[in-house]
Formats: sequence, C-alpha cells, structure tokens
Amino acid sequence: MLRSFSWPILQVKKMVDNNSGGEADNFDWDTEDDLEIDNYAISAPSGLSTPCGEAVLGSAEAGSSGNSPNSKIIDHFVGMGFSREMVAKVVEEKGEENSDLILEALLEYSASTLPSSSNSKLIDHFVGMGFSEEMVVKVVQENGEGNTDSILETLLTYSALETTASVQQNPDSGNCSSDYEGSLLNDFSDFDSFSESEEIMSPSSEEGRKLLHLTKMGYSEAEASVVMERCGLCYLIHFCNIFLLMVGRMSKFHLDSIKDPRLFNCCIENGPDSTIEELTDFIRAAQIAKAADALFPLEDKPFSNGSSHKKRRNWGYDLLLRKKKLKLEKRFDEDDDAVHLPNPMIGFGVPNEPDQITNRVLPEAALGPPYFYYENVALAPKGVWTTISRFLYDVEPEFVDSKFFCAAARKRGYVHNLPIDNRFPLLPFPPRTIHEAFPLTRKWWPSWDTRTKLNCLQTCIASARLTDKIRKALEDSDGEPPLGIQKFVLEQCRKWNLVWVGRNKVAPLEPDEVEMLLGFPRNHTRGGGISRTDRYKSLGNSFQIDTVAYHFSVLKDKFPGGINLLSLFSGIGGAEVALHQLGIPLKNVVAVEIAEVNRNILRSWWEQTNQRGTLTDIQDVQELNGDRLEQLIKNFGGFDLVVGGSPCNNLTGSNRYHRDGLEGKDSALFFDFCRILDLVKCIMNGTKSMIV
DNA sequence: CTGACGATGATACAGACG
DNA sequence: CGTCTGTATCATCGTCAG
Repeated sequence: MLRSFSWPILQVKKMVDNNSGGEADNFDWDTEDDLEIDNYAISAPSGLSTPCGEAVLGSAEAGSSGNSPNSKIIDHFVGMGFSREMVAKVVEEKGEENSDLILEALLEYSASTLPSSSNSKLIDHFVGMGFSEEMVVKVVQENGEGNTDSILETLLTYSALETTASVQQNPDSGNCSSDYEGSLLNDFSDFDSFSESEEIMSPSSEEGRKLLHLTKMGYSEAEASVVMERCGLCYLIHFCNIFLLMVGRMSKFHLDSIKDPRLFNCCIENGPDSTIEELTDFIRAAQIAKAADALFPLEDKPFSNGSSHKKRRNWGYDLLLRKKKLKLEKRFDEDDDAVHLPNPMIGFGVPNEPDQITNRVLPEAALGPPYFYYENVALAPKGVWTTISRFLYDVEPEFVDSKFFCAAARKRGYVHNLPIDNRFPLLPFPPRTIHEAFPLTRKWWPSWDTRTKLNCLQTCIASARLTDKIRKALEDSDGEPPLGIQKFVLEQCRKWNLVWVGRNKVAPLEPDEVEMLLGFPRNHTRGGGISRTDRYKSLGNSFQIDTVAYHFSVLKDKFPGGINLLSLFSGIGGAEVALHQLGIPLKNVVAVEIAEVNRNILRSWWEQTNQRGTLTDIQDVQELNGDRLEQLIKNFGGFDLVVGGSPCNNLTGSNRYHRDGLEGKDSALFFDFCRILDLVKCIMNGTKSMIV
C-alpha cells in the first residue's frame, strides 16, 4: 500500500532541499517518479499496519484468479524480471491468489539485497529534521540505509500513525474492513463514512466550508481533503494523517491520480489561501495526471481476464507493473497499444459503402444502461485515444469521417456502447459533393480546382483580404493561370474552405451554408443575439447531424415512447437535433453547456419544434454532482443516453499554442464526462460510486 | 473583428534492400 | 516481391495581440 505514497516524499525532499540551500532542486520528475515509486515499494516496512492497511494490501484480484494455474502466475512475475526461485518461494508463502501481495513481497526481497553504507550521518540527518533518534534508528534498520526516500517516508508514516492512533481506533469506521472490495472500492463520496475527516477539519472552520463546497461540487470528500491539505494547511505530518486515513477509502485508481509528484509545485505555489477555483483546478490536475499515467504502454494482462470493470479498478496495480516492466524493457514496444486510424475512415460502416461491421463484443463493464456516446477529434495527439478508450471501459473508438455523409470532411472518433446492427441513415440524403451542396458555384468553378468535398469546417473563416488577394492574383493572368498561382489558390481554398462565387472570386461559406452542411435546420444558430463570429464558432464545434444520427438510429426501435437524454457539452444541441430528426421523441433532456448563446440556441430550437418533453439546462458541468444527478434520475427514472463531445481545443492540430493533449485546460473536461457517466451508471444501477 | 501566427501526426510515394 | 525507410504533402471542432 505504501508505494502509493511516493509523492509526499518528493514534497519533503523539495522542502528539505530548499531549507538546506537546495543542492538538487531541479531534478527530473519523470525519472525520479519511477525511482520513487519503486524505491518506496521496495522498502515499505512489511510489519507496518494501519487500520485500513490490510484492506489496501489485500488482493486486488481476490477470488477472481483462483483458477489460474500456479505456473502462469510465476511466469508472469518472472517476466517482470524477478528470479524464478524467488517468485516460486513468494507464491508459496503468500498464496497464488494474491498477486498484489506477491508483488509487494518480491519487491521487498529485492530491496533486502541492496548495498549498505555508513549510517551515522544518515541518522543525524533525519534527527535534524525533527524525528526522534529512536525512531530514526529503527526505521533505518528496517529500510536499509541505501534508500533515504523510503526512510523518510516511513518516518512520516510512523509519525502520522502515532498522532492518529486514537482516531483510527474508532470502531464505527465500518469501511476499514479487511475486505478489499468492500473498503477500497467503497463510495468515498459517502459523507457519513468520513467521520474522521470531519473530526480533523471542523465544518465550521474555513477549511471545513471549502471542503463541503468541493464535495458538493461532486468530488469525493477524500479527494477534496487531499487538496485541502495540500493547498490549505501544508503541514506535513498532519497531511500524512489525513492521507493515511483516506487510503483505506480510496480506490487505487484514485490514489494513482493524486500521487503524481508533478503536482507538488501546485500545492506549494498555492499556499494557505487557496480559492475554491484553485482547489478544483488542482483536483482536475490530479485527474489529468491519472490520464498521463494511463498512457504507459499496457502489456499483457494475465490477471484481467475478468471484466474490464475490474481492470479499471486495478489500474493502480497495473501502473506499478507497467512502470516496473517499462524499466526492464526500455519501452521499445510503444506502438503495440496505439490506436490506429482506419483508412477509409468509415468506422463500423457508413451508408452505401461495403465493409459494414454489424457485430462487436463490448466489454462487460461498458454495457448499458445507460447508453453513452462520446465524441472528439480523430487526429488527436498520440496516446489520447488510447487514454479515452481506457477511461470509457476499454471500448474501441469508432473513427468516422463525415465526408461519407455530407460534402464536408469531419474526422471524428466516437466511443459508444450503442448497438451497431440495423443502422439506417437520415433521409433524404444530404448533398454529398460541393456541387450538389452549392449548385450555383458550379458555373464559376475552374477546371483545375478538382475538389469534390470541403475540408473540415472550423471555427474561423478566411479574411476578406485573402479572397481579394486571390482575385487579384487570378485577374493578372488571362484564361488559365500559371501553375504557381493555381497551387497557391488551391492551397488557400483547401485551408479556408473557399467556394467559387464569381469569376475569379472565392468566398468563405456563410453560416447558414455551414448549418446545411452539418445537417442543422437552416437558421438554427441565427438570431437571438448571437454574432456572426459566434455562429461560426458554435457550428465549428458541433456534431455533424447525419453522422451522429446514423449511429443513434438503432435507438429508434428501442425507445418508441421517447428517450431521456443527458447531453454534456451540448453546444448547439447536435444530439438533440439528431434524435429529433430520427423521430425519436425527447422526453427529458438535461443539457449542460457553458456558453449562454448556445443554451439560447438550444432553448429556441426546443420551443420552435414544439417539444413535449422537458429541457433542463445547466451551465457548468461542475454543478452536476452526485446529489444533483440523483435528484434528476429520481425525477424521471434514469437516463437512456449520455452524450458528450468534450472540448478539443487542446487536441486539434490547428491549435499552435496549447496542443497539450488531455492535460489541457479545456480537454480535461473529458474527465468530467467520465465522472458523470460513472455517477449515472452507479446511481442507476443502485450501487455506490467507484470513481468521482 | 481582423490578421497574424507553426506543429503534429497521418498518408502517399519512391527507392534501397534482402 | 514484400518490407523498411526517408521524404514530401496534406489536414487540422485554434489562439493571440492589437
């Protein structure tokens, strides 16, 4: 369990360095991270126990791997670089069912072979930090002298245990059972199970109020407490107290998200006066770090032959294995796990094209209810889709280019658990070529512009000056322009999706033309106080209706009486429009959208189309916490479909400044999709939340 | 609102190599 | 002839300063 504590140590290390003049302030987080994790795990004292420690140390796979042959387990660990002899011994001691414990023990044995050195200076060092000499000597003996980080961590742990012993002996803390599934995966958003935290942080205090606020926003109290500690009190021993208390209640999955050493700086910078915004940013950063960790190549998973749900629960465990193996293998097989884009990009199939796939096996954990549908740009930075897929129950993304549905390309990836047989397209078919879409342009279209499809419709359009420049360049030449000019003009036309509207005259698309291409009703975004620029922006960020409707079409038979829809990042209501055009009645729609103009557009469409259902709009995705969702679900009996296309600002190649992947400020909202989907699943299935 | 601002990753293709 | 590698070409739900 203690391997999860690698990051507090780094914080201490940094503090110590600062205090003592800082000889190594600029160490490399990435490599240190690996070292810290392994070193710490290696030297974690086996005799140490906490009230919840047993639960954490317990099998990550209890009961699920019992029928695996002994040799398979041994082979697995041998493959990680341990000697067969050692593995066999440990498996005999610990039992083959408890893979986590085996790994722990193996790492401990490995540590016992570390070289020793003179220790008096070391002891002085830690005594100088304020620990008692007795404790330091004991810990150094336990850990060996070669591993100062482990020593420090153990010291902190012991200190924490001493100061929290009375609290932890509380017999009412039912969550501290030794059953892994029962305690570790418990619902840590359950307020009642956090009496200890409340004792430490009185709700009447400022910290308490912030904590309550954060938990009301949908974060687990445990998560909020961590952040409060890190940002608010910044008192190390006290921090460890809280941390230890929480460990028994947090999934490893969760622990992984907050252990990232890169997050220290954030804590230190924020200081004691953190605002709620800073704290939520911090939690989000933790969630991002979780994603970053998930980017590590995933090797064969001999223990995950059960459901993917279980796989997801054990990511913390997987992470350790991965990092360990990574060091052994020097990550040469990076591409093995990468998501590859299909060519042609038709996903499981598009209308009027061969190679339709009508059958697929979804991971058990991905099955509904509810159905979910997540969308984002296909050409995201490397590893992003792997991460998205893993966070969404390992469902394989479906990559589709909307050029197979309309006259404009739109390469998008969709992760969903919808059935894929008996899909049908919206009729009549929309225009499929530029000429069909804009017949009036044919007259002016030069023969050397061979485009039949427009490129991806973006949020910006070409400037008037550019079209003028093109006109002048063409007017300089009689008849067929020279190849150089042709090349320049074509390049600009492709880049900005220009169409020919007169002799030598190109122009960007009008907003209503973009609406038509994307499958929206004409003037969908018009009026209501929205500017032209905003129309382009909203449309550029939207679904292509025909593409999405094709995927949604399978729902028509399943929900003849109508559908309850949760639409996250709904924008101008692409999902709602698609369902409506399919003839699927909208019963209750909860739309979450940050931009007021977009909410107005959706509301306006809702009224214009005489919808009989109810539309609830919510501004901020953070408002949608467990309480709110529970209330909504109680009101109309659950969601049938959860749709979301989270912002792609940080993923798209057009962004030259902040193409930060899922770590980006906006793209990280993907994790809110996961959070909410998970909450919906948990509430609807009557179980407690696993991930907040 | 305008006009400035590259980078990343996918794809296609030619040529080397066995 | 298939595979690998280097090169060229292309597309991209955008951001920032003024």
